[in-house]
This record gives sequence, structure tokens and C-alpha cells, in this order.
Amino acid sequence: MKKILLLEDDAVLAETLVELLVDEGFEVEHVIDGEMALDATFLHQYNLLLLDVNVPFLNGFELLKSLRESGDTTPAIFITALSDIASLSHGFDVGADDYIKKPFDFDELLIRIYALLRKSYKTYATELKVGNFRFVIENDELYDDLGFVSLTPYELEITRLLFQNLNKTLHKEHIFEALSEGREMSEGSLRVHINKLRKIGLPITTVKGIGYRLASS
Amino acid sequence: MKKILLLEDDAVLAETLVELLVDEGFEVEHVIDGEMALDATFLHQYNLLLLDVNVPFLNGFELLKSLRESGDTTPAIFITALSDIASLSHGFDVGADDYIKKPFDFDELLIRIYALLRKSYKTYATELKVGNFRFVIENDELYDDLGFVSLTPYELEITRLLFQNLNKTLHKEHIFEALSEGREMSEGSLRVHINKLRKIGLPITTVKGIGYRLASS
DNA sequence: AATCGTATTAACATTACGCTAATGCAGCTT
DNA sequence: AAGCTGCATTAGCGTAATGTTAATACGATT
Repeated sequence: MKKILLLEDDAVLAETLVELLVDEGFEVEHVIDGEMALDATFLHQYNLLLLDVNVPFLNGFELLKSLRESGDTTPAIFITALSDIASLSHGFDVGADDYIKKPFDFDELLIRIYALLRKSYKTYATELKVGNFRFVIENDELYDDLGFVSLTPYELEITRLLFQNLNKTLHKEHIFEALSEGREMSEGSLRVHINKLRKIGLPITTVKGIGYRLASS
Repeated sequence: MKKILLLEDDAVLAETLVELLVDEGFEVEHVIDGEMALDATFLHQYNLLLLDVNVPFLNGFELLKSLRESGDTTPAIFITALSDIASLSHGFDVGADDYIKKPFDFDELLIRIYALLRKSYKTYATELKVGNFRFVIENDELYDDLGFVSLTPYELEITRLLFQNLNKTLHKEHIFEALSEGREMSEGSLRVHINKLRKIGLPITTVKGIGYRLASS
């Protein structure tokens, strides 16, 4: 199921949109200001961002700009009451993928949403989020809010497995078996590596006697 | 200079558009039916397709569909007088990147054009910047704030790969594989070359056990 | 042949990865 | 309490990976 983050402070419009999108089968999270939106993006991975521009604390432009700068590539559509062109241009500057002006046709909005989802699906942008961390599966790279986190090959193997088993317990034996060709690891080494990953900040919990667990909440 | 293919059979609108786009500094080729458009795409490579839907012989949808099926990924915007939603949806289905309804605001069209060109920029880029360095992909040339930086063939190969993988980790094996026909390189040579590039000033970081990384920030 | 620019090799210095082993710590058992 | 068990944490070490520099080999040009 596709998850959409809706940033909209107009209660009436928001309610209409949520209803519409839920009816379409989307999972919608609705926030009413930029700070809330930013928090939400740290906690969850969305398939699409639907952002009003004029909202309190952190406007839509600022929000998207900061997300893009930290490497987040989630497709984004701006909603705006502003009819002026400068705003449109600025929206694309900060990394919007599309733009829709109020008052708008719901059907058109839906079509643009589906068009973007289709495109992002093709590009295989598979990113997994945990706290402030993002793991980009296709590149085998970990990012935090400051950017790229350099990991050693063994740390990377473990990190990948943890993210692949998000919210599930990763058995120790599974780690040993899943290591790339020619690589091995002792229990002791594993502990040291886990320790290192925790120092980096990954919220790894221990499941005694079994293994480890990376939890997204 | 960016080349745009305009498919539009309405002479008045076409003339206006051509003038507008040429004024903006684009190179525009104007065709009046789908067959002509198809021929044109065989002959030239465009940076953007601006397609009216209702044109003779082969309509805009059919044209784009056949282009996409043959692997062409040039960004495309549909222009249509149809206000019905079904048409919009169909447009995205056949691979459009954006859509604009007549009558439309020229400024908005321009902004959407620039937005698309910027996106394709990443893969189709003419220039990439890192710090004080500029790499011009089409000429395979590196510049710093003092001007042209002379590089040897092998240094150039590595530099190009680094820029093409900006903000991503460039795997060592990838470098060896990506070398031009008939060229080879040992690990040791690579190290020496990287060393040279660093002395020139390129901010290359190493990811131990994996490869190197050129970061724009 | 002599020269020049380039790439490779070789030798050595440096870094930091991953292991082991010692110690610490918490919960559980007797 | 003492002892046990499982895990966490830290430090130190051997070593593999990388950095650095200089010498050498190579190839084209004159």
C-alpha cells in the first residue's frame, strides 16, 4: 500500500483530500505544519509528499529543500493558492516533481499522483528509513541527517541485513550464513561490529540468545 | 544549446510558440504531423518533446508510445485542447513527463520545460560542479577556478567516472570494468592516479575495501 | 637514437579493519 | 551471596588496504 504524507493546514481542504486519497486506497498521514512534516519524514518512508506551501513554522519550500539536501528523493507535489509564477518556479528549484494550483480538479491531482508513483517505481528508489537513517538498497549506502556514513565492508554486510529484516529479529546464524563469498565472522567479532554500529547511532536492540533487531519506531 | 521538437498543427499557436522558445534561447524544430515528428526523432536527438495530441496521421499519444517502446526516454510534455481527464491519464500512460492544457500560460509552460530539463540534466548533464571544479561531460574536460586542467587519458577516465557517480561511492571494480576498450589498470596504478587527482585538488574520499567517492558538499 | 610525456612497478610509510582477549555488567540460578 | 551465563565495551595487536614517492618501462615523436 502506498503511503502519502499530506502537509496542509487548511482543515477543510485537508479533510476532503484525506477522504479522497483514502478512498483511492492510499495510506495517508496528515500533518498541519512544516515541523511536523519534517518529524514525520524522519520516522517513516513515504511514497509521495503532497505539500501545501503556506503552512506554519516551516513552509513547504523550506521543508522540501532541506529534505532534498539530505538526499531524500521521495516524489513531491506542491499544492498552492498562489497564482504567481515565481512561486511555481521556486517550487521546481527546491526539487518538486509536480505542482498543482488551487482550486484544482481532484481527478487531475489523482492522475498526477499516479503518474509520479509509476515513475518512481521504475527508478527503483528503494530506501529504508530508521530514525534519521536512510539505507539506499541499490547502492548499499547508509545516510544520516548529515549525509553519507562510511562503513567498512563487514559493517555494511550487517547493516544491510538489519535493514532487510527491519522490525524483525535478525538471527545470529543468519548473519554468519549470509556473509559474502569467502567472508567469516566469529561471535565476538559480531559483537564488536554491532557495538560500532550502535555508536554510529543505529537503534539496534539485542534479542538474547537469538540475535539483533533494528526497529523503525 | 537545448533542442526542442515541437509537434503542433495549429499554425497560429505554433508560430507563437516557436517565437517564444527561440527567444528563450532554444533551438526549435517545428513539425505539423506525427509522421514528420517520427522522422525527425530518427534524425536528431532532442532534449525535449513538446507534443500536441490532435495532429494528423499519427497523434501525439501514438507517437510517444512508439518512441517509448523503442527505448527513447527524451522528456515529453503534452499540449492539449481536450479538457477531459481521460486524455490526461492516457498521456501519462504512454510515457509523458508533464501535461499542459490549452489555453495555457506561457510562463508556466516555460517553467515546466525548465523543470524537466533540469531533471534530465542529471543523466544528460553538460556540466557537473564540485567545489571549484567543473567537469564538462560532452567535451570530457575539467576546469578549476583558474581554467582548464590538463589530465592524462587515464586520469580523465577516472575523473569522468567520479563525476558521473557524484555523491555515490564509485566501486573499484566498476572503474576497472568501465575503462575504454583495450585499457587495463592495476590496483596500484589506480592508487597512483587517485593520488594525482587529489593533488590537483579534487575532494576524493576513500571508502575502504570498496572504492572512492567524490562529494559535492 | 634521444626526448618527452605517460603509465606501471616497486619500495616503503601510513592508516585503519577486524580479530582476540580482558574486563565489566546485568540477570538468573543454586 | 556467590557463581554462572550472555552480552557490552574497550584496548591492543597483526595485518591487509591504502597512501606516497621515486624509479623504471613504455610509446610516440622528432
